Amino acid sequence: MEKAVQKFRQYCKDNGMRNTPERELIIKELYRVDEHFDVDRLFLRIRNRHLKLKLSKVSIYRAIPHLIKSGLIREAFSDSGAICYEHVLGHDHHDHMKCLTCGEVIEFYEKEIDEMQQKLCDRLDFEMVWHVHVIGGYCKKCRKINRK
Amino acid sequence: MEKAVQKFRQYCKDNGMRNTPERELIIKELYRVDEHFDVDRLFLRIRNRHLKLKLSKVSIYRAIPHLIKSGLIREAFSDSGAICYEHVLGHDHHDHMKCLTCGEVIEFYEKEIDEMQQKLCDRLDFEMVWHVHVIGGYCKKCRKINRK
DNA sequence: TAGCTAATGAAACTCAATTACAACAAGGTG
DNA sequence: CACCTTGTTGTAATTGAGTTTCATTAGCTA
Repeated sequence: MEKAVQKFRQYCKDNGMRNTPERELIIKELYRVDEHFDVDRLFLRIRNRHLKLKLSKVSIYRAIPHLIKSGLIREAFSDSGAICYEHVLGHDHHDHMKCLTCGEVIEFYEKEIDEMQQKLCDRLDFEMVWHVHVIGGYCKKCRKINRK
Repeated sequence: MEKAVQKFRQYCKDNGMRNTPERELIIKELYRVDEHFDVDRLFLRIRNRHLKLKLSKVSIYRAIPHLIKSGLIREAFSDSGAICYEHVLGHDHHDHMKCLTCGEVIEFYEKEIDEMQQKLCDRLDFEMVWHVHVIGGYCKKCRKINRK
């Protein structure tokens, strides 16, 4: 978590930005819990834990692009209209499966898929910056329940 | 195109739905041009080609879920907030690359990636219903321009 | 062709996200 | 340390995709 704050401070310096308590609060709360989040969920979490402080949702919206550019978070998937993000720092790259019944999100990493993807890009002379790979379907548990 | 209309008529019968001129107009205009579209773009296309007719945008929004369920279209990717769809009928499955500079959308199909994806699902006992695989980056042309 | 009920268009609404703007404060400079 | 520039903040208004409501219209089937 401290690492994340450090990294963002550096990012601020490098880009002529100011390091404000609001942004540090966002990053700290962000990196305190390691799970997917959207702006609204993060906002409520901060609200509930820091009742004395006031932090507007707009500041979170404004911070997000910087958090992405500084390599702290990335878009993971979107969930009923809202964009969900996840940590990057201290996390190996992975993609997502999403159960259409229970909503569970399963992270997966297939080295070979990633390698093929890269080869494909090389072949087409396409410089990959990011990729989204989401598989929707029914998870183990829900399939079992359905079979009964 | 006629095939698409036929298929939708069957879908209506099977589901106790009515076949209306509005829905047929949507499908015909939809299948007249083979490119990605969002609701707004499709609406304008219909507006411009059929000046005498009036068709509300709401009807398109209402038709979309049925068009997906009947196997005529599917979600392809989202573009600055709006969801883009594409034909399914008469199209082999493929995924997308998107150039961050010029916005071009490149379709790709890698049999081996798809197979691995399926194997992965089998291994995890996950029943895949759909998947989204979008690669963002810089296309051949834009890379060349940038290098100059 | 009568009548049940699904589908339509207009308008109001929802909700994530963005923008405008006035007040504030970070952090470099003298 | 006080000053000043200018990036940042919160409030409130706004945008824009998508949904819902409701009165009216029109498919379909008996």
